[in-house]
Amino acid sequence: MGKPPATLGDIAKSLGTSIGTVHRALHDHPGVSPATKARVLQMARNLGYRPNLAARYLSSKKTLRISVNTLQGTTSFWDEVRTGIREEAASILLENVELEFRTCPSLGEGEEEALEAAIAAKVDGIITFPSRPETLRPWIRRASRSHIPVVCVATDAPNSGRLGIVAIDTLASGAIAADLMGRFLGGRAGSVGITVFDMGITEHAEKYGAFESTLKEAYRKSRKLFEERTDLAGMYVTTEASIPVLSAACDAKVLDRLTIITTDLFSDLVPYIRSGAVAATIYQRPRAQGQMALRLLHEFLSEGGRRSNQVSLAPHLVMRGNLDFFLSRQSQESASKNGQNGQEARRLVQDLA
Amino acid sequence: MGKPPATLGDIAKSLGTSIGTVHRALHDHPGVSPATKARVLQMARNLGYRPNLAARYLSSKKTLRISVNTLQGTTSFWDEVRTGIREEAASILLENVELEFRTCPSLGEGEEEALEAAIAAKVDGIITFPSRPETLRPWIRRASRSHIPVVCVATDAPNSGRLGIVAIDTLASGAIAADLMGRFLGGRAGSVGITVFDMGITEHAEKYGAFESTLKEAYRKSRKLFEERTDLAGMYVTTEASIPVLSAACDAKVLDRLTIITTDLFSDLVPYIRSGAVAATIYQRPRAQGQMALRLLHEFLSEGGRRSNQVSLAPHLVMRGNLDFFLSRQSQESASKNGQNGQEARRLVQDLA
DNA sequence: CGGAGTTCCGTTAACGTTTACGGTTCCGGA
DNA sequence: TCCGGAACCGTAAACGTTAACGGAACTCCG
Repeated sequence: MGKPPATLGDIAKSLGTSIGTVHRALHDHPGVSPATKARVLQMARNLGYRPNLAARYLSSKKTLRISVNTLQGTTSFWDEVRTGIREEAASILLENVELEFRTCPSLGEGEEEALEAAIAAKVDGIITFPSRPETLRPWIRRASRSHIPVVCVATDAPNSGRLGIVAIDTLASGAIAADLMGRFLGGRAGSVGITVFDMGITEHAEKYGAFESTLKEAYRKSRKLFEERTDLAGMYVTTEASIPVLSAACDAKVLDRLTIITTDLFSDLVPYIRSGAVAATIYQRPRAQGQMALRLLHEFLSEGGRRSNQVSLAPHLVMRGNLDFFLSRQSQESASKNGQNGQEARRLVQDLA
Repeated sequence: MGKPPATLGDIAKSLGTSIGTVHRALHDHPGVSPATKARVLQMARNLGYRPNLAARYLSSKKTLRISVNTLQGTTSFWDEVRTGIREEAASILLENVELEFRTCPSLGEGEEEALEAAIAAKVDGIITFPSRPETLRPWIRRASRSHIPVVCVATDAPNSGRLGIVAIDTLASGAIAADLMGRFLGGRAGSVGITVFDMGITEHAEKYGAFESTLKEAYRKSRKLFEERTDLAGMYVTTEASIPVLSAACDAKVLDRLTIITTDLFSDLVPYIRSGAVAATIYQRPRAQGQMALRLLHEFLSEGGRRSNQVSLAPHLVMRGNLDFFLSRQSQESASKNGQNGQEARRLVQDLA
């Protein structure tokens, strides 16, 4: 139990060979006969060898280059994701991660090129948002064939060979929205509208050439809905296209008799929540998603990889009362950038005041 | 920007002294004159010296011993906290943390002794649950005087000299409960009951000699409440004492006309949530609390300490629809214990299936 | 048969820090 | 004067891994 872990030297000694050979064998480096390689691998297994990461980093000083392929984004969602990734990278004790951001201007614009560039740059790992999994799949597959692990954020790319995925649990997310809507409406009769801005519509947006068109269309459609369906009692609006829907509801004078649940949290939505027009919003926790994604990738690249490759996060529920709590979390992202040196940091920071 | 970080050797060279002296100066070790010590400290600051943690760990192999002082707990809350701590400890790249669990059988039983034992054992840090902050405060103060940082979980111990605190944001937690209650009740009139099982009552329980008494009392009181206040429409029950309240509501035949919000998530509560008797429960995320606590402490002990010492977590909302999601998370704690060795782990685990 | 090229393997110097040990210098007391 | 002991400082060996170099054995071809 408490015996010191096996080292390369231990393996070498018990095999009557040298450290160099053991090292080459364990790393598939040339210059080792198949016979010795097998013996080394077997012995490593027997002794339960696990590499000492501190020694490895100290010796090679090789940094892990990780490409972060995300969207510019009209909202702060992706900014938050990137912040989470940066935070997590900074909090890694061995300061051996180097982030390369390849940010696409908008949905579906240059994503494949960005992935290709990351592969060409021979990064050690990729975190990406597969907005259209079908088109990105071959690239992800190419990456993992080049032994570059890929972690998807927010959306999955199934059957792509990706290493892992970090996302809000869609079932839990939808279920909580449904439960809330049911409880909010109480026993009152009425129908509930659900907007779906899925990938199909996204490609639609591409045809229109701009995201603006989608928003206008969202306004138009929901305005029409509000006027036709007078029995509408609730509305569940997904994605950031909630603003045009809200505007439409306002213009149609139905805002106060509708129970509205949205997703995400961005500045344009804040006044609606504060006024109570939006009953609740389902927060996708971009920061946490970014953190977990980097963590997953880094642990894998460091031979840690014991954790599940599918991370499902629970969404947060934001309402009027806890709105400020979440807003203050968002704004404190660029804080704590003062370069404390070791001496200061070591001192106990106490709350004697 | 990209220049290599300063080392002890750099400081020594630019000062015309030796590595040993620099090291002693930076660590307050004896055998260095005040003059040289000042010069070293100044130069370290100038060069922006930050210790290389990999080299440090490799050289000294000293592990950080951390004492986890929590409760046995009738519910799984503290088990979850401990699991979170263990998980986080295992995921630290430099495997230099050693956990010592000092678990008290029940509330307020041997907590001071446990803290004293931890201090006497000269651990490097302590994670504790200050059930009664007033009585524990002097011990926490003694710990930090002995340069042992203390992190509180779930409850704060103000003015105790503790290093930090990890907890659910109480304001956000209460606010979401209030908001939900308001929305759930809709326009219907009626009063809302709130149970408070705070420390005062806890000490009461001590007088009674057993926790059982508190539960019985909770039943009695709420039963009485239900019979007297016929206008009661909602109920917000905190802590794990929600079960007797629910039983009372059931026996008083008011369960179906009450909107009940509870806190925490434990097995006895599950059927009530599933049946809809409990509209929602506010989940305190014990696992996350444990993780953050260990993280805070470890970062501090590793001269990282850049993060805020006050970690406020947002609670999760559990309702019928997402109940299974949370239950499955709880049960998967003891998973992934298979001892993968480095060779296997390095291989890409792909989802080609 | 000798040299060139290969394949396999041992040796060794780093990496930055900790720690134990040895060596100065200086001062007080015998 | 000489010795003992502080007080201060330099030196060097670890820690486990990586990476570069060198050497032995063996093959191949002129």
